[in-house]
Amino acid sequence: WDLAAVHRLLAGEWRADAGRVWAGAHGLDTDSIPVRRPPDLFHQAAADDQRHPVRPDGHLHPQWLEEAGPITSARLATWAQLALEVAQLQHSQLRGLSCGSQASATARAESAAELLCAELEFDGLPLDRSVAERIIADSIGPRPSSEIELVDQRNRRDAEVLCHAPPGGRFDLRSPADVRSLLRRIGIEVPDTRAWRLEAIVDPPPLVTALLAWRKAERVASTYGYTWLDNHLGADSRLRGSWSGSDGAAGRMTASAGLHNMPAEMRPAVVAENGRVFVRADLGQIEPRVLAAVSGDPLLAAATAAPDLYAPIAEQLGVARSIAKVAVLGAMYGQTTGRGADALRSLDRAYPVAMTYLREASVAGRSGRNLRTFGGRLIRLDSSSWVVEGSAHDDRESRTRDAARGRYARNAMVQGAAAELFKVWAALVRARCTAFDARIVLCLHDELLVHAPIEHAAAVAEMVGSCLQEAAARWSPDRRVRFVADISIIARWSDVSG
DNA sequence: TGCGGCTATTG
DNA sequence: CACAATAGCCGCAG
Repeated sequence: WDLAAVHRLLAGEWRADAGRVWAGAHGLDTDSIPVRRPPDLFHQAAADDQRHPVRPDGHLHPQWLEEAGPITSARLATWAQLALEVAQLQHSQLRGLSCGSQASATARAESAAELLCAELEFDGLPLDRSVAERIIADSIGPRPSSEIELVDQRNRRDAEVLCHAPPGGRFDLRSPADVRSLLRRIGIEVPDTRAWRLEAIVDPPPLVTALLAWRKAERVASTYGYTWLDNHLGADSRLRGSWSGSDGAAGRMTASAGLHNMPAEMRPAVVAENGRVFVRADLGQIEPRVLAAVSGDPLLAAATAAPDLYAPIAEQLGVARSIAKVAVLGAMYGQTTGRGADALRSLDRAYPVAMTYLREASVAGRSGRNLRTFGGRLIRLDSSSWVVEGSAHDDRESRTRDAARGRYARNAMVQGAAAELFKVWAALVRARCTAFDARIVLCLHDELLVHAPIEHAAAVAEMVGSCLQEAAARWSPDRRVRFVADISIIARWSDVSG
């Protein structure tokens, strides 16, 4: 039972220090949480006060929390007592929710996910240093041995682009404004210089082609290059970052050090260690399947029987699969224009329960009403957490903001519920892994990477699949909704199958 | 030095 | 292109 994780679930907040968790459990106003001030002439720390961790106003004493010195058994006992009190209060708060039994289950899964995060941070992801260095070298050249060489390589990369520029001007390729005026010089007018916009240029001049290649290499040099390896790859060839069990809008897991956004080109470097393989499992179309479960839409639930959910939807709407997919994603993200717009209206008619669920979330978001996900996580939409302090806003601005809040709410209900199911799955896999001496080494929103002994690979793959079915049954009592995973046994992350 | 804008990568 | 993240560099304000 992780007090901080349960607090985040109940309060819809990211911050979860002891003072906040305590205040939340006791229903105290978070604005009145006392902050530690260094004692001065007028505010002496009262020695006898610090013996009692709780102040007269009900908040925890900041001085007591930060007390230095040896950890005595008396102090430990007090901590345990406080923790137990918070846990009991959290438990009754969860039970009091309209989705009470669901929320209590989520609280346990979220707690298990925190434990998993601690292990992920400690263990790290196996990454073959020599393979990684070769991939980097192919893109930006060998590791520079001096500062001068580093600058030299950089200048040479820049020159590959600037040699196509008209003479005379000085342009900094790292400055978007400079790049834009450089493009204007050769007769290309663009509102911004994003890659997708430059790629759309028909019959691109050599400068544009060179610029796009430069951008790729520059990304490697600045973010996923030698410095990245030096900072995050340990001597044991494990890539380590910090992990958070429930972050951001809807409680997804997050990770730093590039663990969640590693470019596809780098993935061949993620190699299983000697005597081991990866069991890679990723969920198919988790978000629309989750939408079917949380909304209880009978027709959408029936569609989840298909391995490719978009096929029966396309058939139902009488459109191509690609259109159906764009429409479903658009509905979940709050898109109202574009290619999916027509199909969006057909979706409304075909799956009214699911679409109403999304629309009601959107309306709540626009009007600043807080929501809870299927699993009980509070999605904060009230103005105090959205209004920008001190900025005067006109009508148009506030309507834009309300629309953004509607899209946010719509998506958070689906993405958040998907994150909850994912964590139930991960927690089950984590627990069952011990029997096979296997470990989860990466969680990626809808994908698990398990590092397992070769001799247990098939059994682990089997276990991961059955854990998904168990997770679905525990998470959602609606047995009509089917969840599918693509599971493979591979030597390196980039492998399609083993 | 801090922060918003722009750009890239991922699900 | 809408949703969610992490992270780098530039340019500006303080």
